[in-house]
Amino acid sequence: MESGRLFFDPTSGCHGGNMLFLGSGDPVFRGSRSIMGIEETSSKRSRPFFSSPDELFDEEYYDEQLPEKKRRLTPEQVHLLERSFEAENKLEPERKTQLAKKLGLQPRQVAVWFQNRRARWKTKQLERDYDLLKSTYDSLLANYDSIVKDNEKLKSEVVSLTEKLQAKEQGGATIPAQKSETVPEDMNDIVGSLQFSVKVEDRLSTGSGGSAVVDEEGPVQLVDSGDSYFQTDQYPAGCVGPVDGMQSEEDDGSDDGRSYFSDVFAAAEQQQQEEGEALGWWVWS
DNA sequence: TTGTGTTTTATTGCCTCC
DNA sequence: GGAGGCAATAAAACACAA
Repeated sequence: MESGRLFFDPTSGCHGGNMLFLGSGDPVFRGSRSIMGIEETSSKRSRPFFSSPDELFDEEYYDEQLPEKKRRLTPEQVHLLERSFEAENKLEPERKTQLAKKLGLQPRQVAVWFQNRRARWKTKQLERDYDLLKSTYDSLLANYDSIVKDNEKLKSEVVSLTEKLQAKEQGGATIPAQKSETVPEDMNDIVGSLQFSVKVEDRLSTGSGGSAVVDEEGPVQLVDSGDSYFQTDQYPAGCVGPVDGMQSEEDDGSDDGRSYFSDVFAAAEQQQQEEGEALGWWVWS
């Protein structure tokens, strides 16, 4: 059986990969696909896996009696492969052949390198996505806590003022009618607070029409100023913003740079909003 | 030096696509 | 059905602390 991938460490008795060996030492592959395509291995049986062109004639590596050992690619080989990967992380057959020739490697080795490189890139990408999700979550949680606190504060203010109002109305006989229509001393604070609350709701709700806090026709006119309560600079850079184009030292542009979770972030944002509405955590009426 | 953890290279089996 | 991709995994090579 054609192998070219056989390596055996006499010191440990270990064979590379998951090969099964017959008594003769010939590897038998369990899969239907041979490890290295015939066209990729022909006449390469005794060659080590990793050879720079210079090493091709190094007896140390080509002694037929020596067992083949797994060897690392040279920095130059890795550099060229990295550059190629940056250009395009998928490998067409023609490019594979060209690279292999250029590097003095088996085409299969080039393919394997790309395969592993894509796996490494994906792992890094997942790590980045996790960090991004976590920072998004932390930021939203902080905002949520802040809003809950404000909500509680406003509720207690309303209770307090309602009590004051009731007390005044009960003793209203002594108060001139003209006077009763004036705004209570601390009403401006209430207005300010209510405006704040409405802004929050306008920003978060999905079209309740600025409902909620106070009847539009009530004594206090609450107008959405158009300001967003959630300033974008409240989020970490790139946190809620577009994920596209996010790159790092590992993200070499070989892919489109998109996060695997770009739509997940959008969905999470939407879900959070819906959950907020369902729970009514920003509506205190 | 040696034990241990990490990285890199390679294999296998399964899946999808044409 | 073959080719190629990917996940899981093995094992060599490497890094590094004790």
